[in-house]
Amino acid sequence: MTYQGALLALADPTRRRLYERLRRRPHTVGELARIARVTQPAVSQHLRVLRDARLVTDRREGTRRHYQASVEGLAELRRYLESLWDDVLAAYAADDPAPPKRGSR
Amino acid sequence: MTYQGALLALADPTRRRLYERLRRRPHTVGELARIARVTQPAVSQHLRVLRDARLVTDRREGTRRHYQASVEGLAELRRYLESLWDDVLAAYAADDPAPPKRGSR
DNA sequence: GACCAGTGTAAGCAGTTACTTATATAAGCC
DNA sequence: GGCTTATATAAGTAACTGCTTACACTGGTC
Repeated sequence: MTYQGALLALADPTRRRLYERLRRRPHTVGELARIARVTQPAVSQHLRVLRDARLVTDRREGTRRHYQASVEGLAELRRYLESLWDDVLAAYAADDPAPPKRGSR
Repeated sequence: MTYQGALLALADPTRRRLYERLRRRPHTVGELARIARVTQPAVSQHLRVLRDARLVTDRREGTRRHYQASVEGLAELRRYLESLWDDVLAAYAADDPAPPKRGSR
C-alpha cells in the first residue's frame, strides 16, 4: 500500500541513480555524493525520500552512515505492478480472438 | 529503456487512477472524465502522458476515442523492476550469514 | 450548411519539488 | 576543550507540473 511512495521516489532520475548504486552493495553518503552530480545535502534529501519509501535502510557507524537497498519498498512496488500486469493481460485475453475459457465474470 | 516514462507516468495519483480504470477494459475520454475529479482537458493531458509512456493505446471511433491499457510500457517497467529485484536479493544473499555458494565475484 | 457532441491544444497560474548555500549536530582525534 | 570529518537540516529559489478556462478541430445529424 506504500507502493506509491516507492513509485514517486523512483520517478526522479537522480534518486533512481542513487538507488541503483545501492542495489548491489551499501554506500556511505559521502561515497554517493562523490558519485552524484549534486551536492551532499541534495543526496541526503534524496536518501531521506528513499528511506521514507522503505527502499533503503541506514546504519550508523561512527560519523558515517551506510545506506543499503531494502527489499520492503521494492517488494510492495513489485506486488502492485504484478497485479496491474495480471489485469492487463486478462483484459487482453478477454478481448482476443481466442478466449480460452471465459469464467463467470 | 523507456521504463522511465512509465515510472514517471504512474507516479502521479490522478494518472494512476486513470490507468487503473483502463487496466480491465477500454474507456472513452468522456467516461474517464466523468469518473475523474478533474476536467476533461486534464484527462486528455494525462492520457497523452500515458500514451507517450506506451502504457495505453488509443483507437478512434467517430468522434469518440477509446483508450485501453497496453502491455508494452508496463512490460518494460516490469523488466526494470525485476532486474532491480534480482540485484537487491543477490546483495542480501551475499551479505547474509548463510552464503549458499558464493561464486567468483 | 448549421448545429452539436467529443476530444485535443493553448495559455496562464498556483503548488510542488529538486537544487543550492549556510548552518546545526555529532563523533573521532590531538 | 578545540579541530576535523561526516551527515542532516533550514531557508531560499528556479524550474517543473498539474490544474483550470478558453478555444480549435473533427465527425455525425438534421
